[in-house]
Amino acid sequence: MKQKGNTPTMKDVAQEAGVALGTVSKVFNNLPVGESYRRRVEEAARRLGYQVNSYARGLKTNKTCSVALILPDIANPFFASLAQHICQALAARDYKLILALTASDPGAEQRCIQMVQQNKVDGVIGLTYHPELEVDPRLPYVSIDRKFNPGTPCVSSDNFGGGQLAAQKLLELGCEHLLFLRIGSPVPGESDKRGDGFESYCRQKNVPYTVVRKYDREGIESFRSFLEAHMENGRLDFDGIFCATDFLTCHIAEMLADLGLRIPEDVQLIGFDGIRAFATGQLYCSTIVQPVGRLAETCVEILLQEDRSNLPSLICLPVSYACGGTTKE
Amino acid sequence: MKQKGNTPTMKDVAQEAGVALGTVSKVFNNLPVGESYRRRVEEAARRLGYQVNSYARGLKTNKTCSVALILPDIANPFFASLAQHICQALAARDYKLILALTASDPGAEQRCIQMVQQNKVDGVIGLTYHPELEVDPRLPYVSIDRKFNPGTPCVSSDNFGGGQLAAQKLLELGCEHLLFLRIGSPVPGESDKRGDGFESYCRQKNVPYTVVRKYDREGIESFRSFLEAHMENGRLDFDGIFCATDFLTCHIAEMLADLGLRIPEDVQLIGFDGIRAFATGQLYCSTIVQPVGRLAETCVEILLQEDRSNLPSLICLPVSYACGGTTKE
DNA sequence: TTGTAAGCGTTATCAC
DNA sequence: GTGATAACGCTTACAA
Repeated sequence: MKQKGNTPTMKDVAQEAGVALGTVSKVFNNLPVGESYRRRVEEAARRLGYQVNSYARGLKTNKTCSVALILPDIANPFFASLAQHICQALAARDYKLILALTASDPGAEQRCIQMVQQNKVDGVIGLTYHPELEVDPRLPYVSIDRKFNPGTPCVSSDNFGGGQLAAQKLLELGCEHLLFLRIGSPVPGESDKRGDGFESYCRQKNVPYTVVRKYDREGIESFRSFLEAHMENGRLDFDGIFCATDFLTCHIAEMLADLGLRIPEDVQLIGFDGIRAFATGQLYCSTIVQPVGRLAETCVEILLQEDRSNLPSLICLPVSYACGGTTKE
Repeated sequence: MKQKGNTPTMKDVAQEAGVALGTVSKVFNNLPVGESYRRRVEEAARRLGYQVNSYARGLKTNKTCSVALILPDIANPFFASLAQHICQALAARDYKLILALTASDPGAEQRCIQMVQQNKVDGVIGLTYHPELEVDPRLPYVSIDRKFNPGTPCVSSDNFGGGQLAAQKLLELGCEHLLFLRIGSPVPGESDKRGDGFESYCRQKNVPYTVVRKYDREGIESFRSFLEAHMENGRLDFDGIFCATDFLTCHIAEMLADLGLRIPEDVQLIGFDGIRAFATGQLYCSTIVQPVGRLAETCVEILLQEDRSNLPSLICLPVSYACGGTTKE
């Protein structure tokens, strides 16, 4: 649009083709038009290199065929994968993706919201942490992993079920002293239910368990002292650990190795997410796998649903267990 | 924009504030306006929840403050990192990012170009493989890793220098029988120079070397038979291998391990890119590191440069060597 | 300084 | 079917 020369407009095409402006518009909107006219218009457009101006169109139609995706970052392979799938799901529907990264900063998140509102996107998919994000209620919004209010649908994995599954697997694999570890944002979100599910299963089975929840600002290294405090005669008080993310699992595994423990012989670990190493395609650890593709597809589908009068307030997608070497199977 | 209720417009704000339309516009463009008026307008806007309509503004000003990024995918951490940095560089300049993924498919690439042209972005950053992509010459374009023509600037790492550096390092580390491996697109690109630099250095130093170049469709596994054919008495004919990407390096390393070779004791490997594992932040292999941040910053800077009359046709950014365990140092 | 009015490129509503 | 014409929401001379 910042082009020196004058970009050809519909008017130019009309003139070139020797037809009226309205006719050109109809051609580009696939409305009924005489075949000979259509051909003439199309040729004229080709000659001039004409492209519809979606800004003018959007102004008129109140539809931009664009969706914004608000994500903390894209270096995290789970987010990257999510973005990739969402981008594809949108492309399949002829929608474009505006990507906004926030680094989980509430200020940046609010600025993103404002940006997308000015940009008149048709909808927003957001994975945010700002506790009281102000978003125009008229703007279709789908939240990932966090419930705002019943009005805005939230899509997430079955975190609770995943937590249960992790506990179940650890027990099946012979663990007797279970531990749950979590570090994350102080803002409540759906993923908190991973621990809840874990606890619920343990209680139901009458199995003792320990839970440690930390906040990001405490730093992942702060788990080290906890683990050290629970070593006795070269053995750890726990033989099965469920970590709330694969990322955490990797770091815990490293700490355990530093303490001279073998994985999975001495301690078994289960993570959450199902991230795979790029080069090899392998899991970093045994884990509860989130269905990224379905998450993405679901977000897009709900967001672009015509009838927005009766939307679900929470959608939980099923997770699955996969062995990635940090458990005995 | 697809909102049920009527979004407030400047006219509404003007009415609410009891001023003229033009005054409201001036307020939102930071043009001189009486302080009392400004305040009244701002308050009215807040009350109504008014947001500038960037589509209407763009239509008028021929500027959309948006840039499109065309990438094969974002699952590759190198591309993800690039996208992340570009997104940040744009955000810092108050530009929005439209992300388009192509899976390296020429058809998809051409469709993306058309999409962004219709969307009147202010510029495009593209990493594409379509040999003869048709892009409006009036549209500011920066190509990554591939030269189109002198008119469209290309930003890339110093691939040639990186190839030289790899050869130099391998020799310094005591290798005597050098091998270069590459698999990629048949479309020529800047990254082809990695092998050129490698060869150049070897010739200059009068060191014998072997080169194997394959195309993606042959599959990475096709290197296995080559390696097997070069085994003799449990030893490989080569003791130093430069692979054109970290990805390839990982796979080659696995094949070598399968052949019973120790890395780096028996064979030393150097890759290219500098990808880091997400969980641990560690390199997958010894490698020539691309300066992703600078690549991104440079692309954005050149793209948004006001004076486009005298643009460089190729910019090479310096790379560096980093040990990641597949070399002796 | 503030208000008025033309026009950006498109779509949509009409008469023809 | 086709062709003039009025919006869409905003910026920007220009007039007051």
